[in-house]
Amino acid sequence: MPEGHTIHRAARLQNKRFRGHEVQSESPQGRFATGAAQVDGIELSKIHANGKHLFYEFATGDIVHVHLGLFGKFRIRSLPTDDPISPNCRWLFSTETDRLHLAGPTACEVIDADQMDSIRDRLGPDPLVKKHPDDPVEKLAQRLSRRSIPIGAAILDQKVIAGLGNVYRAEILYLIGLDPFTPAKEVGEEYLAQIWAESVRLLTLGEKAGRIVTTEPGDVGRRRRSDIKRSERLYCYKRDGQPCRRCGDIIRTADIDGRNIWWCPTEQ
DNA sequence: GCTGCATGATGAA
DNA sequence: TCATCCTGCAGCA
Repeated sequence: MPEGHTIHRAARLQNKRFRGHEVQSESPQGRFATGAAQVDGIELSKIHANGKHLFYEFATGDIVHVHLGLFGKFRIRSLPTDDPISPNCRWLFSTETDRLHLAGPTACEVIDADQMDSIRDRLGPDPLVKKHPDDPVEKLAQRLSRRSIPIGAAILDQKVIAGLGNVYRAEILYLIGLDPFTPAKEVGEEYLAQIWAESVRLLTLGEKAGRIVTTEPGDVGRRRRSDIKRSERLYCYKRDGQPCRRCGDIIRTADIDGRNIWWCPTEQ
Protein backbone atom coordinates (compact mmCIF):
# COMPACT_ATOMS: atom_id res chain seq x y z
CA MET A 1 0.00 0.00 0.00
CA PRO A 2 2.49 2.56 -1.10
CA GLU A 3 1.63 6.05 0.01
CA GLY A 4 4.26 8.22 1.72
CA HIS A 5 3.93 6.53 5.10
CA THR A 6 4.87 3.15 3.57
CA ILE A 7 7.98 4.58 1.97
CA HIS A 8 9.27 6.32 5.09
CA ARG A 9 8.58 3.24 7.14
CA ALA A 10 10.47 1.12 4.60
CA ALA A 11 13.47 3.47 4.86
CA ARG A 12 13.43 3.34 8.66
CA LEU A 13 13.14 -0.44 8.90
CA GLN A 14 15.57 -1.18 6.08
CA ASN A 15 18.21 1.11 7.59
CA LYS A 16 18.14 -1.00 10.73
CA ARG A 17 19.05 -4.09 8.77
CA PHE A 18 21.23 -2.88 5.94
CA ARG A 19 22.81 0.48 6.74
CA GLY A 20 26.59 0.27 7.01
CA HIS A 21 26.79 -3.20 5.45
CA GLU A 22 28.28 -4.43 2.23
CA VAL A 23 25.54 -6.02 0.16
CA GLN A 24 25.42 -8.70 -2.48
CA SER A 25 23.20 -7.29 -5.21
CA GLU A 26 21.54 -8.83 -8.26
CA SER A 27 18.48 -8.63 -10.49
CA PRO A 28 16.87 -12.09 -10.86
CA GLN A 29 14.41 -10.68 -13.40
CA GLY A 30 17.28 -9.11 -15.35
CA ARG A 31 15.75 -5.69 -15.98
CA PHE A 32 18.03 -4.07 -13.40
CA ALA A 33 21.04 -6.28 -14.11
CA THR A 34 23.54 -3.52 -14.91
CA GLY A 35 22.52 -1.31 -11.99
CA ALA A 36 22.47 -4.19 -9.54
CA ALA A 37 25.98 -5.23 -10.63
CA GLN A 38 27.21 -1.67 -10.19
CA VAL A 39 26.50 -1.72 -6.44
CA ASP A 40 27.28 -5.40 -5.86
CA GLY A 41 29.74 -5.81 -3.00
CA ILE A 42 29.55 -2.10 -2.05
CA GLU A 43 28.69 -0.70 1.37
CA LEU A 44 25.18 0.71 1.64
CA SER A 45 25.75 3.99 3.48
CA LYS A 46 22.15 4.94 4.12
CA ILE A 47 18.60 4.84 2.85
CA HIS A 48 16.29 7.81 2.88
CA ALA A 49 12.80 8.74 1.73
CA ASN A 50 11.30 11.83 0.16
CA GLY A 51 7.61 11.75 -0.65
CA LYS A 52 7.10 8.39 -2.36
CA HIS A 53 10.74 8.13 -3.49
CA LEU A 54 13.45 6.03 -1.88
CA PHE A 55 17.18 6.60 -2.25
CA TYR A 56 19.81 3.95 -1.43
CA GLU A 57 23.16 5.68 -1.11
CA PHE A 58 26.26 3.57 -1.61
CA ALA A 59 29.82 4.28 -0.45
CA THR A 60 30.94 4.78 -4.07
CA GLY A 61 28.48 7.67 -4.49
CA ASP A 62 26.09 5.64 -6.62
CA ILE A 63 22.49 5.99 -5.57
CA VAL A 64 19.72 3.53 -6.32
CA HIS A 65 16.44 5.36 -6.82
CA VAL A 66 13.30 3.29 -6.18
CA HIS A 67 9.68 4.27 -6.69
CA LEU A 68 7.11 1.59 -5.93
CA GLY A 69 4.33 3.01 -8.09
CA LEU A 70 1.02 1.22 -7.72
CA PHE A 71 2.32 -2.34 -7.57
CA GLY A 72 5.80 -2.33 -6.13
CA LYS A 73 6.42 -4.46 -3.04
CA PHE A 74 9.27 -5.22 -0.67
CA ARG A 75 9.75 -8.50 1.10
CA ILE A 76 12.38 -8.46 3.79
CA ARG A 77 13.52 -11.65 5.45
CA SER A 78 16.13 -12.81 7.91
CA LEU A 79 18.45 -15.42 6.45
CA PRO A 80 18.24 -18.30 5.99
CA THR A 81 14.70 -18.23 4.64
CA ASP A 82 12.30 -20.45 2.68
CA ASP A 83 10.71 -17.43 1.06
CA PRO A 84 10.93 -18.00 -2.71
CA ILE A 85 12.63 -15.54 -5.04
CA SER A 86 10.06 -14.43 -7.56
CA PRO A 87 10.99 -14.52 -11.27
CA ASN A 88 9.68 -10.93 -11.25
CA CYS A 89 12.15 -9.85 -8.59
CA ARG A 90 13.71 -6.66 -9.98
CA TRP A 91 16.30 -6.15 -7.26
CA LEU A 92 17.54 -8.60 -4.67
CA PHE A 93 20.21 -7.73 -2.17
CA SER A 94 21.46 -9.31 0.98
CA THR A 95 23.94 -9.25 3.80
CA GLU A 96 25.01 -12.38 5.72
CA THR A 97 21.86 -12.10 7.84
CA ASP A 98 19.16 -10.26 5.89
CA ARG A 99 17.65 -10.13 2.42
CA LEU A 100 15.58 -7.55 0.57
CA HIS A 101 13.34 -8.59 -2.33
CA LEU A 102 11.81 -5.90 -4.55
CA ALA A 103 9.20 -6.65 -7.21
CA GLY A 104 7.03 -4.46 -9.42
CA PRO A 105 8.53 -0.98 -8.92
CA THR A 106 7.82 1.85 -11.35
CA ALA A 107 11.43 3.01 -10.96
CA CYS A 108 14.58 1.15 -9.97
CA GLU A 109 17.69 2.82 -11.38
CA VAL A 110 21.20 3.95 -10.50
CA ILE A 111 21.53 7.75 -10.38
CA ASP A 112 24.04 10.30 -9.07
CA ALA A 113 23.67 13.03 -6.45
CA ASP A 114 22.65 15.69 -8.98
CA GLN A 115 19.89 13.52 -10.34
CA MET A 116 18.70 12.83 -6.81
CA ASP A 117 18.60 16.56 -6.09
CA SER A 118 16.56 17.25 -9.19
CA ILE A 119 14.01 14.62 -8.17
CA ARG A 120 13.79 16.11 -4.70
CA ASP A 121 13.58 19.67 -6.03
CA ARG A 122 10.45 18.94 -7.96
CA LEU A 123 8.59 17.60 -4.92
CA GLY A 124 6.39 19.70 -2.66
CA PRO A 125 6.80 19.65 1.12
CA ASP A 126 6.74 16.16 2.65
CA PRO A 127 4.62 15.84 5.81
CA LEU A 128 7.02 13.22 7.18
CA VAL A 129 10.08 15.46 6.88
CA LYS A 130 10.71 17.48 10.04
CA LYS A 131 12.51 20.55 8.78
CA HIS A 132 11.38 22.71 5.91
CA PRO A 133 13.29 25.63 4.39
CA ASP A 134 10.00 27.50 3.83
CA ASP A 135 6.74 27.41 5.72
CA PRO A 136 4.87 24.46 4.15
CA VAL A 137 1.48 26.13 4.42
CA GLU A 138 2.73 29.28 2.66
CA LYS A 139 4.23 27.05 0.00
CA LEU A 140 0.85 25.38 -0.52
CA ALA A 141 -0.88 28.76 -0.72
CA GLN A 142 1.64 29.97 -3.31
CA ARG A 143 1.33 26.92 -5.47
CA LEU A 144 -2.47 26.87 -5.42
CA SER A 145 -3.39 30.56 -5.49
CA ARG A 146 -4.02 30.63 -9.25
CA ARG A 147 -5.13 27.06 -9.86
CA SER A 148 -8.72 26.35 -10.76
CA ILE A 149 -8.29 22.57 -10.55
CA PRO A 150 -10.32 20.88 -7.81
CA ILE A 151 -8.58 20.70 -4.45
CA GLY A 152 -9.06 16.93 -4.67
CA ALA A 153 -6.78 16.86 -7.72
CA ALA A 154 -4.33 19.39 -6.30
CA ILE A 155 -3.35 17.44 -3.18
CA LEU A 156 -2.59 14.31 -5.21
CA ASP A 157 -0.04 16.35 -7.19
CA GLN A 158 3.38 15.52 -5.71
CA LYS A 159 4.65 19.00 -6.59
CA VAL A 160 2.05 20.39 -4.17
CA ILE A 161 2.45 17.93 -1.28
CA ALA A 162 4.77 14.94 -1.51
CA GLY A 163 3.48 11.66 -0.17
CA LEU A 164 -0.31 11.76 -0.30
CA GLY A 165 -2.08 9.09 -2.33
CA ASN A 166 -5.69 8.32 -3.11
CA VAL A 167 -6.61 6.99 0.35
CA TYR A 168 -5.19 9.91 2.30
CA ARG A 169 -6.60 12.53 -0.05
CA ALA A 170 -10.15 11.29 0.47
CA GLU A 171 -9.75 10.90 4.22
CA ILE A 172 -8.06 14.26 4.79
CA LEU A 173 -10.70 16.20 2.88
CA TYR A 174 -13.37 14.36 4.85
CA LEU A 175 -11.73 15.12 8.19
CA ILE A 176 -11.45 18.83 7.53
CA GLY A 177 -14.93 19.01 5.96
CA LEU A 178 -13.90 20.25 2.54
CA ASP A 179 -15.73 19.40 -0.71
CA PRO A 180 -13.16 17.78 -3.05
CA PHE A 181 -14.48 19.74 -6.03
CA THR A 182 -13.75 23.16 -4.50
CA PRO A 183 -11.41 25.02 -6.88
CA ALA A 184 -7.95 25.06 -5.32
CA LYS A 185 -7.60 28.85 -5.54
CA GLU A 186 -10.78 29.30 -3.50
CA VAL A 187 -9.51 27.20 -0.60
CA GLY A 188 -8.66 29.57 2.25
CA GLU A 189 -5.43 29.52 4.18
CA GLU A 190 -7.17 28.11 7.29
CA TYR A 191 -8.14 25.07 5.22
CA LEU A 192 -4.66 24.75 3.75
CA ALA A 193 -3.25 24.82 7.27
CA GLN A 194 -5.65 22.03 8.21
CA ILE A 195 -4.70 19.99 5.14
CA TRP A 196 -1.07 20.24 6.18
CA ALA A 197 -1.73 19.50 9.85
CA GLU A 198 -3.87 16.47 9.07
CA SER A 199 -1.31 15.19 6.58
CA VAL A 200 1.40 15.37 9.22
CA ARG A 201 -0.79 13.74 11.85
CA LEU A 202 -2.15 10.92 9.69
CA LEU A 203 1.04 10.01 7.84
CA THR A 204 2.88 9.94 11.15
CA LEU A 205 0.28 7.56 12.56
CA GLY A 206 0.42 5.47 9.40
CA GLU A 207 4.20 5.31 9.42
CA LYS A 208 4.17 3.97 12.98
CA ALA A 209 1.29 1.54 12.48
CA GLY A 210 2.31 0.29 9.04
CA ARG A 211 -1.21 0.89 7.75
CA ILE A 212 -3.66 3.67 7.12
CA VAL A 213 -6.09 4.31 9.97
CA THR A 214 -7.92 7.62 9.97
CA THR A 215 -11.01 6.92 12.08
CA GLU A 216 -11.38 8.09 15.66
CA PRO A 217 -12.44 5.32 18.07
CA GLY A 218 -15.66 7.20 19.04
CA ASP A 219 -16.85 7.36 15.45
CA VAL A 220 -16.72 3.58 15.05
CA GLY A 221 -18.19 2.73 18.44
CA ARG A 222 -14.99 1.64 20.14
CA ARG A 223 -12.96 2.93 23.02
CA ARG A 224 -9.43 2.29 21.88
CA ARG A 225 -7.58 2.83 18.63
CA SER A 226 -6.12 -0.66 18.90
CA ASP A 227 -9.64 -2.16 18.81
CA ILE A 228 -10.49 -0.65 15.43
CA LYS A 229 -11.25 -3.41 12.91
CA ARG A 230 -10.08 -3.47 9.32
CA SER A 231 -13.52 -2.50 7.97
CA GLU A 232 -13.63 0.48 10.34
CA ARG A 233 -10.30 2.11 9.55
CA LEU A 234 -11.52 4.70 7.05
CA TYR A 235 -14.30 7.30 6.79
CA CYS A 236 -15.01 7.34 3.08
CA TYR A 237 -12.38 5.65 0.87
CA LYS A 238 -14.23 2.92 -1.07
CA ARG A 239 -17.32 3.33 1.12
CA ASP A 240 -19.71 4.56 -1.59
CA GLY A 241 -23.31 3.67 -0.87
CA GLN A 242 -22.61 3.21 2.83
CA PRO A 243 -23.67 5.62 5.59
CA CYS A 244 -21.27 8.30 6.80
CA ARG A 245 -19.88 7.33 10.19
CA ARG A 246 -20.68 10.78 11.58
CA CYS A 247 -23.96 11.91 10.01
CA GLY A 248 -25.46 8.86 8.31
CA ASP A 249 -25.69 10.48 4.87
CA ILE A 250 -24.65 8.23 1.99
CA ILE A 251 -21.00 8.36 0.89
CA ARG A 252 -20.64 9.28 -2.77
CA THR A 253 -17.99 8.61 -5.37
CA ALA A 254 -16.89 10.29 -8.61
CA ASP A 255 -13.93 10.48 -10.92
CA ILE A 256 -11.38 13.30 -10.76
CA ASP A 257 -8.71 13.10 -13.48
CA GLY A 258 -9.08 9.35 -13.81
CA ARG A 259 -8.84 8.57 -10.09
CA ASN A 260 -11.81 7.81 -7.87
CA ILE A 261 -12.68 10.07 -4.98
CA TRP A 262 -15.16 9.41 -2.17
CA TRP A 263 -16.83 12.00 0.04
CA CYS A 264 -19.78 12.75 2.29
CA PRO A 265 -21.98 15.47 0.77
CA THR A 266 -23.18 16.59 4.21
CA GLU A 267 -19.90 16.64 6.16
CA GLN A 268 -18.04 18.15 3.23
C1' DG B 1 -8.29 -19.92 -16.38
C1' DC B 2 -9.60 -15.40 -17.65
C1' DT B 3 -10.78 -10.40 -16.82
C1' DG B 4 -10.49 -6.23 -14.63
C1' DC B 5 -9.03 -3.44 -11.26
C1' DA B 6 -5.80 -1.00 -7.82
C1' DT B 7 -3.09 3.04 -2.37
C1' DG B 8 1.17 5.77 -9.23
C1' DA B 9 3.40 8.38 -12.70
C1' DT B 10 4.88 9.52 -17.42
C1' DG B 11 5.11 10.79 -22.18
C1' DA B 12 2.72 11.44 -26.52
C1' DA B 13 -1.16 13.50 -28.93
C1' DT C 1 -7.07 13.16 -22.48
C1' DC C 2 -5.18 8.76 -23.59
C1' DA C 3 -2.02 4.84 -23.67
C1' DT C 4 1.42 2.64 -21.33
C1' DC C 5 4.30 0.37 -17.79
C1' DC C 6 4.66 -2.50 -13.52
C1' DT C 7 2.19 -7.07 -10.24
C1' DG C 8 -1.18 -9.54 -7.57
C1' DC C 9 -5.58 -10.89 -6.38
C1' DA C 10 -10.72 -10.85 -6.26
C1' DG C 11 -14.43 -12.11 -8.83
C1' DC C 12 -16.31 -14.76 -12.15
C1' DA C 13 -16.89 -18.44 -15.57
